[in-house]
Amino acid sequence: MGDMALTAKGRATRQRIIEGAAAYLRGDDPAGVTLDDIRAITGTSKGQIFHYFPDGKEELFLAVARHEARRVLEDQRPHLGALTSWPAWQRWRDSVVARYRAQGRSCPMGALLSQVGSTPGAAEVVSTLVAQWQFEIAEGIHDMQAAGLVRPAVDAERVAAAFIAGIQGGVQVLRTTGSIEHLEAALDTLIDHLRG
Amino acid sequence: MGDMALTAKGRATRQRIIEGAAAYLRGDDPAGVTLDDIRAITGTSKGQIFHYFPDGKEELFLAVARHEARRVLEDQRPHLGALTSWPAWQRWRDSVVARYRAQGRSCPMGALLSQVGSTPGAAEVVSTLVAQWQFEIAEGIHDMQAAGLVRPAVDAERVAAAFIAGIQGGVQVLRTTGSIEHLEAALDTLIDHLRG
DNA sequence: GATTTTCTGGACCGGTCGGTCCACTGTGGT
DNA sequence: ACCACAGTGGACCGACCGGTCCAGAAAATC
Repeated sequence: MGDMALTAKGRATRQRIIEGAAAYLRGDDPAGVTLDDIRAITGTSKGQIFHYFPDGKEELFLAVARHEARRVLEDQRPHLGALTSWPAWQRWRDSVVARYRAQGRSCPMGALLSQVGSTPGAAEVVSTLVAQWQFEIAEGIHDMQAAGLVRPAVDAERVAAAFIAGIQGGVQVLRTTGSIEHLEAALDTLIDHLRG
Repeated sequence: MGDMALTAKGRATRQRIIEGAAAYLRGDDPAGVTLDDIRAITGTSKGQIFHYFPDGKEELFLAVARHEARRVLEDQRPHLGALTSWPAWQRWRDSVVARYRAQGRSCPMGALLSQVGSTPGAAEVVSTLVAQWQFEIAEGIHDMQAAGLVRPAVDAERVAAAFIAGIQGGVQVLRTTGSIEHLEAALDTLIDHLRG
């Protein structure tokens, strides 16, 4: 895949497919998304799809998943990078809640995962995203501990992992029941825990 | 569905289909489970499946989901019903971890949900399960507060919601990456939080 | 400007899978 | 004994969908 010869036009088309697919996945019930949908949305043809993603659906969806994973992180980078005070944590919390409230029931990552299933590629994408996200949260906790705002006894990595789990689960409940209160409860409770 | 006339034999067959499907869903990649798989596993025929579940796949899967939801709760009822001491909480935590560790990457509920998708029926099943589960945890927290073991300032419902989110998310991470540490971290951190 | 390579379009194929249909076999009531 | 209706088996269908193939347009390379 990486050794494919692409002209500027080719790169543009490839990108158009990925972003179009991502946007579509974001807004629609992902369970039944077909290559033909994506073809229609992105104004391309079957030939192009298989030209740029020779391994077909799985390769395309993995590319989209990677794209979305990067989006998730970059979306919160400004907040994630500066978790050095309680108001900063609150702002981060609000941005997460706002993001998923706006996104409604559709979760791009969850979408992709249910499609790609349990292929090794999917596991790798998720692992990378989770690890990165967790790392940044743990960094924030360490910063707070360095500033004397959080007890040193707190295991930063463990609490960061709990954050990840809480967010994932909160989003999942949001997706299937439409209620965002679990996401809020998870974030608030864990921040409370940091406050001690 | 409820007004169908069923003889003893009929009820037995219907149950065999549900339980066989549930067992199969529990052990296999649920993404690609077909009616024909279920037919083969349960030793039945297409005719029977549509005889007992006239609305086809969706009705059958919803029945299985309800069956699994009940199983999840009953599985933990002994622990959930008696969260009145710290050792009891620990035992509950261990049972949850053990259950999902044994189950490995396969999550019956998650399985069903990804199949049934976002139909109203699915939302109802999940809502019911979540509400019930959360209620029992909240009861436990209330008991602890009554016994003076947990600060009265703790919002039992909110923390219970956080538990639900943490468990769901932990299981999801387990499913996609194979690591159980997020589930453990979520449970441990929240119990820690209760301890204050 | 010739040629080689990439890009694009879309007809087509083959397998899969949910769902239908109908003939046949119990089974329980009278 | 009969009959109505539940239960069972499996052939069959039609839609859908991922994937193939090839022919022609457009660029790049020389």
